[in-house]
Amino acid sequence: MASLDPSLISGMPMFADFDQNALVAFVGKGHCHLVAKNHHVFSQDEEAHSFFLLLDGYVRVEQVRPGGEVIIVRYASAGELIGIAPALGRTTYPANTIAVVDCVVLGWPCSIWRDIVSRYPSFAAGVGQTIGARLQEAHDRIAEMATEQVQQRIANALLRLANQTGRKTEDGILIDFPISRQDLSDMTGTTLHTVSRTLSAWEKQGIVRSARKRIEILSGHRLVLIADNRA
Amino acid sequence: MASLDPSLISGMPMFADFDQNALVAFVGKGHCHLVAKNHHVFSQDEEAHSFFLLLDGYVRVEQVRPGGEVIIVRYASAGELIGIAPALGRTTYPANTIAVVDCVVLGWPCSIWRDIVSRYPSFAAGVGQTIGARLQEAHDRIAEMATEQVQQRIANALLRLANQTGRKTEDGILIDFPISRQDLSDMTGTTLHTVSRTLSAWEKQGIVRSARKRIEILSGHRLVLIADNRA
DNA sequence: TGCAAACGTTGAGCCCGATCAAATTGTCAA
DNA sequence: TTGACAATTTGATCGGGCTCAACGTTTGCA
Repeated sequence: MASLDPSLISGMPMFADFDQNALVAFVGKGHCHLVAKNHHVFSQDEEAHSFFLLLDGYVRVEQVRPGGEVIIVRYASAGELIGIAPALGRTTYPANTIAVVDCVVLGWPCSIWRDIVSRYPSFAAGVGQTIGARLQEAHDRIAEMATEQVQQRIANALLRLANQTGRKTEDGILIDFPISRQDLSDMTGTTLHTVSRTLSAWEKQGIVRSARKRIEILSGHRLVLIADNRA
Repeated sequence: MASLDPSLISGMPMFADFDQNALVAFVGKGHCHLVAKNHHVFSQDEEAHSFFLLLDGYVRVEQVRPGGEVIIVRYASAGELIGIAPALGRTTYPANTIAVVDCVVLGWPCSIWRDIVSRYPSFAAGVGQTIGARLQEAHDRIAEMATEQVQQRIANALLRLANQTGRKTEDGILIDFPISRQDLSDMTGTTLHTVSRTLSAWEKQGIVRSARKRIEILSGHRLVLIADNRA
């Protein structure tokens, strides 16, 4: 792996108070990896030796429950920190993280975490915000599961995906990586059958267009109405 | 309010690397408040001016959703930090926090947060662990709502309450503050009717003993079986 | 090229838990 | 002590979404 260009990360607010030397030094301490589609970046309960920055691609973060069920915690896209176990006071990773397309990640040993956090307030603040957002999102999902119909939950999940990882196309917003009905049902706590039926119905109404492992949102507006239980 | 005894907090791991002077100085910067039962410690969306340590009592942390529904995020008991908005990169509180019994809280202005966190690694680590635990708990609840029956969710909620805030009695574990069926249904995403029926059934089987706003667990063992769907 | 496995669609039936309704009991304030 | 209200219990009914089942389609691998 040739030397990495610090400009890869210099634009991120998290690195605002790294000067040029610090950036070079920090990037120099990292190891760059390619992770092929469907391979793990790291695994649940594994000793957390490194934390990572996703430079390119998309990963799925999932937890396997004691009973064997799988929930999809979230999808992460380029620019996000992943595997930040040390920020949560953990020595093992809490979840599986799997590349859904070929990915590029930059990893650092957890041993340098404490030094980085204490030396660079912008980094510490960025991590705090990241975790705060994840916590809020988790509570949003709890509230959804508690109070909303399956239709609304699926609509919300699609909207979240579109916001986090969507790519604009001619006709609407395309979710830019392969995602199956089973994945959607794991995100919304329902069955793939119901997801399939729901998407079929939406497709007839022109709200989405979907194919195998591919979903495009044609009318975000109507999807928002459904999510708010107004349609 | 007379001067506070630093020994109130010196035993907590979070303050492990505060020396005696630092403890005195830190406690000295705080303001002690009594919060009467059913009064807010702070309110959702309010400007976060302070963070708090709950010295005595129990508080309910709840979020009001845009649609007006209420979810109970958790109950916190003595020794826990609450209102730590700055750790999440927020300037407002994300939730209502309400005393369920008369409480004593110690509050510090958020302006000193950054200094404390950077100066005392044990504090920063403790905060990280706290947030990590909350995130994990949120994901546990998402998984429960996605995969478990109502009975199991209620059993899990009771077990969580017992772990976090239970007090041992002769016959079992008493949940040490007033909690209504409505509260339990807000925690589990069901209706108070179902909670009522379920508790009545359990009472007949000798698993719990309950009265108005009061629940005692007689057989934690059988409750665990129900939570795991083995009974 | 052909096969097997994964993915997606659709239908029928039914159960769990929500909704509507109403009586009862316990608690607090006057 | 008593009235008023909040909390709880219980019954009856209804419907959304899960389960079970079968079939069609695409992908990837040999």
